[in-house]
Amino acid sequence: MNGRSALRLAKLQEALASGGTLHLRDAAELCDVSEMTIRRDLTTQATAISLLGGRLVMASYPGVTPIYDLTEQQASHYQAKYRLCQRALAFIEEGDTLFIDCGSTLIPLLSQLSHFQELTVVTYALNVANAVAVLPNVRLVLLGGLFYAASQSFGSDNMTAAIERLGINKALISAAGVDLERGVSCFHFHEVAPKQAAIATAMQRLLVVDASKFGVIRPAYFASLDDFDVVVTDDQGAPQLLEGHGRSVPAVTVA
Amino acid sequence: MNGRSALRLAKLQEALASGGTLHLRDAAELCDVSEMTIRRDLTTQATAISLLGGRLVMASYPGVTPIYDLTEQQASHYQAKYRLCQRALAFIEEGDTLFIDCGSTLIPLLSQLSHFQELTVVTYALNVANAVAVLPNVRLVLLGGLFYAASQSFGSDNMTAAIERLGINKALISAAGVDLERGVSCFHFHEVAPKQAAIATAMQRLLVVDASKFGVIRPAYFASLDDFDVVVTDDQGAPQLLEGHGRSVPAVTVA
DNA sequence: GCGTTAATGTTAAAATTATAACATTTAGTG
DNA sequence: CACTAAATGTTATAATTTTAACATTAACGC
Repeated sequence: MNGRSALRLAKLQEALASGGTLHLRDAAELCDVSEMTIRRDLTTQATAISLLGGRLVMASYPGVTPIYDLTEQQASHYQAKYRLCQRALAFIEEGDTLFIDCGSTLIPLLSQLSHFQELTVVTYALNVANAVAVLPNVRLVLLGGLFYAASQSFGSDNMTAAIERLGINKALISAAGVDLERGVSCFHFHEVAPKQAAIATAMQRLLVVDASKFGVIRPAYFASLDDFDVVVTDDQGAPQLLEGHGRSVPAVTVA
Repeated sequence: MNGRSALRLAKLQEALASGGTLHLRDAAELCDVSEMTIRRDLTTQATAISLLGGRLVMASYPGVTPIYDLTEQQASHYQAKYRLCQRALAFIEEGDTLFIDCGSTLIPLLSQLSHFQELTVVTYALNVANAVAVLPNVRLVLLGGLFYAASQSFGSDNMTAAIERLGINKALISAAGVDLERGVSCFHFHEVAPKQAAIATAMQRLLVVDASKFGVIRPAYFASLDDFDVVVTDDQGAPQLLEGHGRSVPAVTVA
């Protein structure tokens, strides 16, 4: 229909491509037209931009499309994850310097950290860093390097040295697989170095894994089960599984 | 009852974790409380969830950052910034390794980088990293350290060494103040080391500043004007201002 | 230039969302 | 069990966003 309309949308798309939202009135000002015209552009033309409560957002980004299917099954699933993190939270004390591993397991924990007066979080994961960056009372140390999109985390050759220089109190480690014989493993090899360094440095080592990870082996082995002081899990069978195998065994906390 | 509030937020966060938005009334129904309680949860507790036009979204997702959103306030200046970045873009070539400075000036540039086949971006800023992390064709190297919320960037004592190890091609530097006599300055002292290291290492040095920065002096001096090869600005008076002062002067590109 | 039509602007009304005040319920305590 | 305080609910009101209708402007063919 209209070339100018498409031109405006392209302009707006450029503005939104770097992330963020644009208020309708700002979009109108940016294109030097009325808000109504922008509205019409969005409804008339096929576009990746959508309007969400008066703000323009990129519809292609995850986190913007509405959720319709909210099953009760999902509802119970978060209870479990929340309880897992809640249980892990019990080990955290005022003034701690925590190593927080990558992945999604420990994310629910991070918002809880705002209740402390003073904490330091050390991580090599971008999603963890973003969650911690908004907490005013938590000092954030991000271990940088080359970004790996698959795990939203960074890897570098001096990761080990960087971690060893820090006075890490407690290491909260996640895993993709836990097996009594074959040990603890994850998907990506670049995660091995930071995990191992954190385990080596930390005074207390906590493995935080949900029940689905037990009996699973993943490509990158990084630790034996008895490298940990505590295993936090929601697997009811874990205590029996781990004891009486003629080796030293971490304490098991079941959420 | 702080615990239950946190439990609800964890529940909602889990629902949103896979991406998507949740309408306030659905969130209320899901948690079996009133909409008002959900609203209060979100305002009272520190959370990664934010409310956008009656819908809950994960604030940590790059496409949905309404609070510290760069476009929200500065939308009026966006056009100028966009043109500035468009001009800076002309200096970028296929295969470059770019140093991207912190601040909001260079953010509009980043989405444009998706048009290249292969690029590497080196940065010490969290907002830059987030914008680059979503680009599939751009390699991201984040220089970590202690997080400074004011500039959304990291600082560390071996920043200089880390930058010098990298083969940085072009350094795109932003500034808060540019003065012919007193040089180029920024607000935060921890930015000085990475900026200077990038300037020292890079083969080409570009200063990208809008007109409002000229004649301004900020607390942290980090470079002289003639440390730069190119100045990209929208200040029409800049070329006259910079020439004929008996010193070597960078090329000036006015957007 | 004139008339026609698409594009855009303006305005008012409707719908939705946000805020605030106050009522009610719930949990904890002596 | 009564008392208190926190948490939640309810309702009214304010602010904002959406929709619709009509007015105005710009574009284009004849």
